[in-house]
Amino acid sequence: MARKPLTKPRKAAAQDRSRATVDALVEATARILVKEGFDKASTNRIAEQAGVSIGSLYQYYPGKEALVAAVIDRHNEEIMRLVLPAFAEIDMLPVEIGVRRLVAVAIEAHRIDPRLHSVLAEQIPRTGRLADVEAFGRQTYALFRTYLAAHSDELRVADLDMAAFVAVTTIEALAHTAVLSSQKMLPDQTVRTLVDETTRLVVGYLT
Amino acid sequence: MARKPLTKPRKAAAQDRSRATVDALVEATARILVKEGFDKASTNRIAEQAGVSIGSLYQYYPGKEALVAAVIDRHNEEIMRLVLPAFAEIDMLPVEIGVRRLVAVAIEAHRIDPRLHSVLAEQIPRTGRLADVEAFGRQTYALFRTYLAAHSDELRVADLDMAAFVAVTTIEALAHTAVLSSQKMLPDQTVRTLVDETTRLVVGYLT
DNA sequence: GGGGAATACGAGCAATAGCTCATATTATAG
DNA sequence: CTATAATATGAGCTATTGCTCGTATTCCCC
Repeated sequence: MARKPLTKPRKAAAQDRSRATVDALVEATARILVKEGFDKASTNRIAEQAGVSIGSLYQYYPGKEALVAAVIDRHNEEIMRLVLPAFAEIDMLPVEIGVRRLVAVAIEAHRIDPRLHSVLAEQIPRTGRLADVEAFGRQTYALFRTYLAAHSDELRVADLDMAAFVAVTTIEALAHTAVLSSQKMLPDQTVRTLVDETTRLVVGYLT
Repeated sequence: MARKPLTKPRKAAAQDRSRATVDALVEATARILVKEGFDKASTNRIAEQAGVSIGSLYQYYPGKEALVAAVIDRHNEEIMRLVLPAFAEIDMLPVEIGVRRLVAVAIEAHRIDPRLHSVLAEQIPRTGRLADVEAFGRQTYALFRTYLAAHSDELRVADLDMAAFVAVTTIEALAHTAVLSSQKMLPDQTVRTLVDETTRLVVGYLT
């Protein structure tokens, strides 16, 4: 039988010293994931890179999957620190403006750490954290659906759920592909065009 | 120094017997990838599952990455057997009809073997086959761009490259997400709606 | 049917993985 | 200052991984 990979931390850090250890571990995991990929990220390697003994690693995390899950959580929080304010901000604004803002935010979010984002996207299915990440996706989806419902007078769509699915998936995919397919920083000009086009695509569909 | 993962087969099979061996290996790799994921797919396991000795495996493939690459190739060929005829077919048809057909094909392609498609999409970056798969993507992109160019009188877009990027990315993402996010078979009704909506989205943007 | 080429086999080795546990160090409360 | 809890250490065990190589089998052609 396949043992299920545990993804919860073993115990919480209580003192400052241990909190630093935990931070170092998560940080090291992220660094290795980006620079060497999931395969090379062994617990021994992570501990070494973090400057922490392997024993300490296992005091806080039951294994590699849990570390990766921690990295995912951290990254998701960073993204949400961009996304949530954006939704609050556009609340009362018309769809044309609101969508434009969300498109811009989606691109920003992908630019936080494109390499990490990419690796995490690959690794999510195997962390057992699929449920969490789906919940994360659903949250964005729900927020957007709420926004649409509040502006339904501007819309020309029959099914709000379908519309939200189409719009969210499209925005996310365009941002993701554009940012990741260009290794180097996207020039501002291209980003502006991309925002324009994506906005036109989605707004044209919605209204 | 990290050894680069070789992805080319070691030697071609000459007799029927060996061709069967190679087939069994690729098939077993696909099965294990789907059922257990990349991590559990060790060369020993693949050989065992294929009913082939580990020695034979290494006679044809230098390692696991090469097997995965072979699976990717096989899968891509299957997809192209759907996509190429579709492009030929829509050649002279108006954008509204052509896009609809392509959207339908994209969904069909994802329904060939959703689980496999999903796993492969995850594993591509680490197979060293990124270039090949990007070429594959570029081919679709190029075909679509050509189609657009031939129908530019119907279009309202400034930049054909940008338009092709936006359209192809969107269609692929919607098909991918819709098929994969629903574990079970999509009901025909939903597929029809999805095709309608995606077509409206993209055609509205293009024309 | 004899002989060389192609194919198949699998024991087994070196490297590395994940992980434990007995021990040492540091912090904190009384 | 001392006792106890919290934290940190790393040698080292077991299982697995990737892979080789000497040997056995099968095929094919003359």
